[in-house]
Amino acid sequence: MPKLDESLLTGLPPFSLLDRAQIREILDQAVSRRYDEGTAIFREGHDADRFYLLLDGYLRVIRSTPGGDQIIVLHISPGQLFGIAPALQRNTYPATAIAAAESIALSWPVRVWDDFITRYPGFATESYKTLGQRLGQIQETLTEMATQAVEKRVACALLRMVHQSGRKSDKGIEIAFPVTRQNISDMTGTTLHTVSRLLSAWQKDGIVESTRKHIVVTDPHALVVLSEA
DNA sequence: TCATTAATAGCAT
DNA sequence: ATGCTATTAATGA
Repeated sequence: MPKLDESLLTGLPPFSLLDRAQIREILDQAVSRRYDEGTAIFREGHDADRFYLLLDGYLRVIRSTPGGDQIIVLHISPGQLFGIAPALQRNTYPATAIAAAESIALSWPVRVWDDFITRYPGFATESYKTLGQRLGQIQETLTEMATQAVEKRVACALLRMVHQSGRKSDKGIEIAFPVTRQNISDMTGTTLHTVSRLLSAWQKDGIVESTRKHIVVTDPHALVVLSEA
């Protein structure tokens, strides 16, 4: 296995308070792996034997409902911890993580979790902070799904992806990972057909521009207006 | 070029 | 207004 460079972790929130030697310790226990687009890093209900940090790429976190269909709960962007079942006192993963684009992640065995928490200042607080943020976000989208009209939900979903992965391009802000209409419908509880119609209409109005699996928001403000309407 | 998968068009509920 | 079937378009082998 290649020796991992310390610059990979310096500056990332969970490790920002640590010195060089501590980061070295952490890296020496880590395993680095690459995941092709569409690959599962771990699956819902399986034994949580490792926890992860996304270095590069994007992930979809998916949960299946009692009804059998799957919904996209949230996305993970580079620098974030994920699969941190030990923080939830769980020994199985609560959701499935799929690489939305080619991704690279570090992972550690769960048995070192308690060690990390006690030995590395800032790691615990940052981990629980991201955990809390995610719970809040899930709550938000959940109530949104139950109460808001479809157009608003899709507008919100696009805005969320823009916020966590938006890159400026010449046309506007582009979503940095491949997204299908099916994906968006899985995030919003509709069908790909409705999403397709909405995107077509918005494209005509100059709010978005989309090609296959690729979306650019050309008028973010108009989308914000739609999401609040 | 063909097989696979994404996106739309048009009809039904 | 939203969902479904059938068709077209794009992509990658």
